[in-house]
Amino acid sequence: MVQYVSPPLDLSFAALSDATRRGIIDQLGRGNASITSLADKFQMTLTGMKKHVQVLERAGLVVTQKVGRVRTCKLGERGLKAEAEWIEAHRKLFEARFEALDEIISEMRQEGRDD
Amino acid sequence: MVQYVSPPLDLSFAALSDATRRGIIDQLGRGNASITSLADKFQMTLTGMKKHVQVLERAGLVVTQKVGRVRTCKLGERGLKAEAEWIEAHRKLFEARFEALDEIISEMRQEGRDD
DNA sequence: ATAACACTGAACTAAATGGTTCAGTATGTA
DNA sequence: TACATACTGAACCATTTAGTTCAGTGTTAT
Repeated sequence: MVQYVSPPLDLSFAALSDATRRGIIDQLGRGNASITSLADKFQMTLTGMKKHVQVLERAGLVVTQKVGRVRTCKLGERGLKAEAEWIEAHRKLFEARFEALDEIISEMRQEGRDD
Repeated sequence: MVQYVSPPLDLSFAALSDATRRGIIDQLGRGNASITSLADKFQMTLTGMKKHVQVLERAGLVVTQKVGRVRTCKLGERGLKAEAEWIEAHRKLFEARFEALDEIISEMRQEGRDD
């Protein structure tokens, strides 16, 4: 059983902050793909697509492998576990806040606001 | 019941890609805070902290309100629902891929790789 | 052998990011 | 009234980002 050390959340959240890159993940979920096929699908130069894939790769979300002249991209084995855990933990934080009593009280005081 | 239209995932994932901003969310989970107190806690100028808070605010993750001379920051009511949903949906995509038969077969072919 | 294909790397661009300083404005306190 | 506090806005800076073009290199097909 291999151990994956997740790259910092910085890298994966940054990778996910771009719609094209989220689209690439979507696409790779339907099957592996070459750089060229992705570039076609997302209407972008090869070089541009290569950079996006590199961002995903540095984040550990995608793994690539070159055979002959084509580089095939697939979803990384580490998945989105660390990201899901951060989000879930903090989602609970958000909810806990709204249930807190002092929150309700301070809502009641909101008359005197100016912004 | 108020309806929140989530700002695009681009904004929230970008907001979450910075450790300081994730720290701010963490902190606000423990209680509301002024810009000044956050700036102190994260060793940063007021102006710098203001910018971070603005990023979180544009993403809808934080809400602020100025009363007198202090601006109080709290967690936004919309929470992290949209983000959690994206992540969870795609987490399943990742896992489905690894269970797929063609994946296993292609793993067996991995001898002839050059990168 | 030649041509087409898939990628790679360097260089350039415009805009965004994460920070700063400095000079305000508005508010609260003594 | 005078001073301190809390923020705000403009301007600047170095770095990163998202894209491009152009000129390669190596691989496959004819």
